[in-house]
Amino acid sequence: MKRLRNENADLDASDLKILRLLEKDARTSTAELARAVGLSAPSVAERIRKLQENGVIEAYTVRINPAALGMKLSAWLRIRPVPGQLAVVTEIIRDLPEIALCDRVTGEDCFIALAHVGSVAELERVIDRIIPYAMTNTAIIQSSPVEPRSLLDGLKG
Amino acid sequence: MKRLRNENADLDASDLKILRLLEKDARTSTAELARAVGLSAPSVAERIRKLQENGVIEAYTVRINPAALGMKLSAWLRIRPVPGQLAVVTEIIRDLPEIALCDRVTGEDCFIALAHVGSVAELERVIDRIIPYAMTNTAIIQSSPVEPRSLLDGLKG
DNA sequence: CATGAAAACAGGTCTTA
DNA sequence: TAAGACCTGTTTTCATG
Repeated sequence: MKRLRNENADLDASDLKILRLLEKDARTSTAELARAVGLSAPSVAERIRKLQENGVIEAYTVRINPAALGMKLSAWLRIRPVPGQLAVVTEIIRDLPEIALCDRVTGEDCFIALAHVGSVAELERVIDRIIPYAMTNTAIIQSSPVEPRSLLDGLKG
Repeated sequence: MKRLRNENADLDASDLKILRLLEKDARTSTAELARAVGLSAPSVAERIRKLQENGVIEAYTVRINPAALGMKLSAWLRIRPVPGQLAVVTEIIRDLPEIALCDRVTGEDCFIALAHVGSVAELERVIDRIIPYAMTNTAIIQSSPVEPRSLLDGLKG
């Protein structure tokens, strides 16, 4: 049987199937997962426990529609702190709840951040907090040709 | 009572609490949610059903650690198709399972995409698929000053 | 496999439009 | 009076030792 082996994880076809099912609906019961993969419920529970322990499964979360919460505008910000202000910018970003995600990256831009806001005015307030200490470049999201997609899609089995 | 009102949703404090708890652990049982918010289990189940129906809750998913699956390298790609090749580039991106996420954006770059790969060689293969039809700019993720954060953090109540 | 917990379902009450 | 939110039982299903 095909196995995916790393220092942390050692996944077989059943593990992958469980992960795929949980990705589609994290609230699927152990019993139902068991039926789908053809194992006993305790066996599936044990596999899930191990996937968590190994750090393969980091968390179970709910995907919330930003627009339904009034966040009708989303934007990617590229942020390039002026010399000496990197720590300050990091702190400001951490303090802005509108920033849903921020990665430190290589290249001329130091950070890439995702902001969800209710209006252009709100977006301006976010940028105004950062701009004293960094150059920013804002790209408003128009659509998503690729909806958040599974890491598992690239794996066979 | 404070309410968050939109065309789709009309959330009260209990709904927000339920969403926050599900965000922390989407597998929390209805019974436990009920205890936490001080309602009966059927009542909480009904609220959750409505949140799904209203599109506030889009999905329950599991967060998988890319590194645990051998994807040790993640990168942001900015992609700017050469004139006339936008449709082709869109198709290529859709066909690349390494691309976990891709947004169409305003500005000089047309797309922003997130890729998870196992190695630099694999990253090169991804870029090589795109580069005949677009200018790309690749920024490798070094760290994440802001871990994926709740949309609800900005809301009071 | 057995037991305690939880989910699903079915009325029933109270409030509000 | 009708709709909606919530509650209390009961039955079935599930989690887990």
